[in-house]
Amino acid sequence: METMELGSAPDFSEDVGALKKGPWTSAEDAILVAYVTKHGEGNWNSVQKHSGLYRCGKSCRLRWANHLRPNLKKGAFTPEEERMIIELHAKLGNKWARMAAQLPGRTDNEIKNYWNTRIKRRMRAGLPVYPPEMQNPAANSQYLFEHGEMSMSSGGESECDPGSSPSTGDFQNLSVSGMHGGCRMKSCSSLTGMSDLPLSSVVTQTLSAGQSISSPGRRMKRMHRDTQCSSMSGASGGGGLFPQLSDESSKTMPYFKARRSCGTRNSMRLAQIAGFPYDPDPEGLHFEESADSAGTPGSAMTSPYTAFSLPQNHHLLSSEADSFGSNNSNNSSFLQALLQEAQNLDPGRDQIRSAELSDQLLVLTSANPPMDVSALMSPRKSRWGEDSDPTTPLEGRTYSMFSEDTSPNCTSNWDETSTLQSPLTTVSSNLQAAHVGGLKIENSAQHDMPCGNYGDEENLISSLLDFARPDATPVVEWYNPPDVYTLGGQPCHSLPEAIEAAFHHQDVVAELEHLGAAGHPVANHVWELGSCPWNNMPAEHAEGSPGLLPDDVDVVASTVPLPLHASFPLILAFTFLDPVVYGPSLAQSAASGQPHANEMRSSQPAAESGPGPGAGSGLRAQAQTRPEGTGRSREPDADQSSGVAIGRPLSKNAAISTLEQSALKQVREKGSQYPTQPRFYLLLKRLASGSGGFNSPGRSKLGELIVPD
DNA sequence: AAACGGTGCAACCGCTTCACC
DNA sequence: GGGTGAAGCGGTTGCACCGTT
Repeated sequence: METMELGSAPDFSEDVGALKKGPWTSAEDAILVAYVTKHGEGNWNSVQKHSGLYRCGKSCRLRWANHLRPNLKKGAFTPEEERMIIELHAKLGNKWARMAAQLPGRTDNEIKNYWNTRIKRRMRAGLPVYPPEMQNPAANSQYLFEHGEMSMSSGGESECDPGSSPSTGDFQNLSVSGMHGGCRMKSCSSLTGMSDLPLSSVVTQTLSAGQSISSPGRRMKRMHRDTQCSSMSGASGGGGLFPQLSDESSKTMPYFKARRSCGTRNSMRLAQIAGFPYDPDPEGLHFEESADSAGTPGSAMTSPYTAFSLPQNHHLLSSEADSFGSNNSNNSSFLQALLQEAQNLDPGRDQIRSAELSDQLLVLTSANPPMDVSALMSPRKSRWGEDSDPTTPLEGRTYSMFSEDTSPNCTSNWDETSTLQSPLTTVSSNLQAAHVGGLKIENSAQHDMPCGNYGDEENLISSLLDFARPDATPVVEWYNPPDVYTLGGQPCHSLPEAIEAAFHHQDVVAELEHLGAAGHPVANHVWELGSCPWNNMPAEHAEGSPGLLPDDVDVVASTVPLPLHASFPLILAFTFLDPVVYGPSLAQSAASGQPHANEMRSSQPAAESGPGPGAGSGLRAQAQTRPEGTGRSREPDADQSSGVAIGRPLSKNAAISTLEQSALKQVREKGSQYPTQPRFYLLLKRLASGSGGFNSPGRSKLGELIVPD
């Protein structure tokens, strides 16, 4: 028997019949070494059979590969090795095995551990990973976004300069203003470090890796101080990703927590995307309270979303709500930017990448709402009455968007500044002073009329998101506003006026009177603030395409809660399609017997969306050709953590399909030719109380991206 | 000295990929 | 082409060690 040849096997009598786990003993090592020496590597499952080791083949392989095989280097990494690791990581991302292949004697596990400890520690501490001469703030940002914690080897061809330096912080330092909702990151990002980034990198990085902040429990605790420190202090060391934002915005951003029970990982991620410092302290999570207080029992547990709770005792100023909205808008922009990149992929070249993007988008979608939406539905007398904004049309009547989080953490940072300066204002003022991404952000107050010089539709969205200054909302220069907006039949001469009027509208006020009262579910209302021709729309937009969507205009439908005056979440729908594209499209399609969007995802023929480069057409094909079960990206199950069945967010493909279908329907039914009259819609959507709220499938504020299973 | 928390490392786990039938 | 098992990969966890309070 081979066991005899190799010496006495360790005593595993208590584990007879079971494979041993845990640390290897020297005796086991000796057996394994002897076995491999005699039989060579491979066929690991036979090791146990022939050597008497009570270890699974997998374990044997790992032990051999990581510790026993010859020529293994032990001990600390040399500076040269460290440099190589950094460079390789910049180039390859978290491809530890590939990195190990270029570092003789080092194992993937070793490199991975090294990266996850030393490098990240340096990053969290704001210390440069690269030597000073290699540092470059812009490159740092890009580096971090592309590879900071993630494997982001888009097609294995990272353009990232290995010499670029992630000098400071993880993206825990991100202080994203979120004022670029609904736009592609490249051109309208308000963030220096994010302009011209491959969004997939951002999203991938943000969604899928990041051990340092993704592990619950002890690892969370481990990160706690670092995270708070780096986040709240902005760019520690003076070189944050977004130095023009980080200091102030980090102070003023709401400090919110992620619910542990549902999508904590994504919560954390998105919290950081949104620039909100994440409090990983599991003990401080109070979502359930918020759910209860929201008057929507179970909603917290049933939401497929990640729920973010905001401190209840935050002063409920419109500006705070603005930051809320901006937060979401940011997420939205991620979503759309992701769409954009996905669409830009060469269908024949990177199918899997596209599919991964799809998956990531789904993650993003499922976790998109940045707030505890159940709390949104809860009427709660806020402290607004005490600090009421004199301009608030609702005279202090408001409905808390914040849940019951009374954590000191939550209040302190906020209270220090919120009553003095709104987060958004702060961010805005920072932005106004900065040239960001090649776009000079002007002080919106300088715009007397809602017409600015913002260049394109993306910036329109971005600029529209200055919720703090609805009176100074600029739009793109080619946007030809209508003479008169209408709101509930009442004429308004400007969009801001229309918005404002919404809050004075008798129906709105009347409903507010009843909002939140138990047993008073209120139907959603959509006030259409008019539509207008885009007479001056650039030709490339006006001409349309056979594929329904111009190829440079992807699905431009921004879902932005626009909580002006903290009374309503508004949904800003910006679309080049006809009205209902973003509106109750799914509900209508469901009612009309059209294919369920989820069905469309798998069954819609490509021809349906036209032969042109319409948004998503190629993408859908890509996703459909992706072999099932391949690729590491797994479709996230938003309900997994909550364990409650609820509507699933549509995939990107399905969302696009839905939009395209809707557009197609419009074209067919109305005979109109897209996009001769693209429109800008501001949808004011009332939050219904009770079960009909945003958590409800089909009525979510992602709304139309959520359908029942 | 004890408690606590951070760190580094080894090992495990779940999943994908590959090869073979 | 589909099924199956082995190997590989990357993320996560467990735990001992160490420094600090």
